[in-house]
Amino acid sequence: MKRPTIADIAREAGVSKGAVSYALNGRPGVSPATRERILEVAGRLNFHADSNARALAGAKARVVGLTLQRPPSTLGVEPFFMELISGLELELSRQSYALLLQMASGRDEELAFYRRWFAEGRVDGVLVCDVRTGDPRVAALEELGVPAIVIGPPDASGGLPCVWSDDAQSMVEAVEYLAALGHRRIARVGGIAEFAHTAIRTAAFTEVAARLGLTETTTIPADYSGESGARATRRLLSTPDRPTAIIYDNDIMAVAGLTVAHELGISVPGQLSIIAWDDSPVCRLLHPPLTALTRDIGAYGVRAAHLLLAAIAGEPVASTHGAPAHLSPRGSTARLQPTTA
Amino acid sequence: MKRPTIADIAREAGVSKGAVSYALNGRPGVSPATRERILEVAGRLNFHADSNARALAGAKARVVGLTLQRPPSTLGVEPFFMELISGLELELSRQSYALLLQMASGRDEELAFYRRWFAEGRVDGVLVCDVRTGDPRVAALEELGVPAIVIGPPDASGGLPCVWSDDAQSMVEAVEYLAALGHRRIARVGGIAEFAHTAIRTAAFTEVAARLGLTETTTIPADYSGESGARATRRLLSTPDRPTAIIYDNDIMAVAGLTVAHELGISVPGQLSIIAWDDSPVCRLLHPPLTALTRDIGAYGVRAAHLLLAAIAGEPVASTHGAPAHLSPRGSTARLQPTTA
DNA sequence: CTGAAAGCGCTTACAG
DNA sequence: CTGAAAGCGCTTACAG
Repeated sequence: MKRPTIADIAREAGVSKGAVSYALNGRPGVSPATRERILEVAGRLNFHADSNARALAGAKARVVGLTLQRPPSTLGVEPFFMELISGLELELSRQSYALLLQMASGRDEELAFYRRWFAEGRVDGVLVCDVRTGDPRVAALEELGVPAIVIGPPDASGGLPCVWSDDAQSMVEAVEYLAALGHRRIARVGGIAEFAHTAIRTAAFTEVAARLGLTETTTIPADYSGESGARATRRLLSTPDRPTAIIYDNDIMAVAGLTVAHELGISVPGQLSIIAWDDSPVCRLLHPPLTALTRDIGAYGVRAAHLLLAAIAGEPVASTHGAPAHLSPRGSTARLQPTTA
Repeated sequence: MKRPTIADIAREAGVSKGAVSYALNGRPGVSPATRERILEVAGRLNFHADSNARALAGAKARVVGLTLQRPPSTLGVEPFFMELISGLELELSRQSYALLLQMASGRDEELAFYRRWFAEGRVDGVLVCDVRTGDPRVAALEELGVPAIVIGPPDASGGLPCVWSDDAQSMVEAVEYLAALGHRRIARVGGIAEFAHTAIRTAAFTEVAARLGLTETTTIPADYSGESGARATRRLLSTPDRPTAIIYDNDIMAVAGLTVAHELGISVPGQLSIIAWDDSPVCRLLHPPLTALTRDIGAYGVRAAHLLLAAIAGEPVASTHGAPAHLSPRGSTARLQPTTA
């Protein structure tokens, strides 16, 4: 009842171990008849090649690694990572790859895991999330010369291929939409300022606002948590010339913002319009449902996995852009009421 | 610049490869002085033992596996799994174990992954979530005789050790609390009926209601999605003798329920009290904030990982109970107003 | 306490 | 097209 090995199959099929290996891996070197016999025996014995032996003998480990910052608060809330992982695995499974997932408490620890994984021969490649400009992980992975894909904007990806979409374009769409509804005082509650995509959104926000002649725009930095979103919203809504529209860099801060508005007796969307960046089921469940910037995060995952597997296979790999987040207008945004302006 | 091997260390330290292995693994067989010299060299060369070679030679792979149902909708929303994984890894990392995560589309596929992982020597043990009564995965893992821990109630764990808490006790606490507030018509929107813990909650709900003389209790089965929660809530609130309190089996359905109540002009908590089972940041952000049954999910993870590693080490392992979910009263529950009763 | 050797289960040149 | 053999980097009895 021990696990069958290629030696068992070779004996059973009356061939050498080498022939079994060639047959199982779809390589030339065995006649069609022999190959079929070998595959039949392997199937009958329910054979699965030992992954460790395979990797040790020079084949791939068939594992890729992903590290995430351990949730101070928001990781569990935002659907981003679960959707991303779901997409990643869709593609990885297709090629019999597995995903090693590791929570880390900081970038240094993430980097240490990456180094160790490669040193131990555990992974064939890795994915990098939440990149910052000048991210040390990018530089280190480039230097190691290992297969790695960045899930983030090209600006911070150095020489590594990346998968991302044009956040600037989505930001422009959101601001122009609000402006078309008559809003002139538009504020933004941003994500963690060090993340490269946050900087891109901030720049785009400032730029489009200037182009549209909106002078009273503010971005308040926050950290994706509900508390930070609530605090920023209170600050914004307590100013004399308070904004009539706020764009939030994630859904949880937008939910918090909606509640703060209720708390202050400011009606949404009557006196305040709200947009959440990254849609989630919760956005649709609230009253009013939140207008959101929606994107197919799972598709990023599929694409990132695809690129990584190509890189591991030694194929040339180029960064790709996914479809940008698009506006899903719902009840939380409306034409500015002249009386309250 | 190749990765250093124990042969390199042996040469550098002037000892045999065997001695290096013993020294690195903290085994007897080398003198303290030799051991120290070996460790010094290993550290200097930044040595990390090849994981595949180690596993192939009979040591542990130092990997455990976890499969989750691919998110039809709710996986990304509920913080449960991210918190669980976070807890798991806290303990796994302490012992230099890694986590293999795999999304599956059903129990059959989950089971196939488990089988393959063991056949390929990829994992030393696995964790099982979302168990049903008579779950085939439990029976299969028992038959395989591999280290496995169930994260779920003992009723469905068969001979496998499990980590869970007393859901019945928490249900009793919630219902008694509502009864103490004067509620007599209490309803419940349940989770997926096939899950073992759902059955336990349903039984406890029925039992405590009977004990308290509450005759008009209903449980409507749902699937954790916001849509199903909204639908169930509409049904409940459209009956002539509508409930004055509803307990939801997850937070997302509770959010949906709150919105439906608003939509129907039923005030919360004035005319309807709401309790969510499993707390989340969103619960605290709503208006009113949701009363919830709170538990330390990360602690489950730590405990489950601890048990699994013990089982892998060949130690005897017994199921353990974590602290039950406790009531966190917030704004969504209140004394029943006599006028609206 | 230490060294030399076998073996884990594969893959891959290398001869036939 | 096929077989016999070396080797991947460890661990672990087994002699000294």
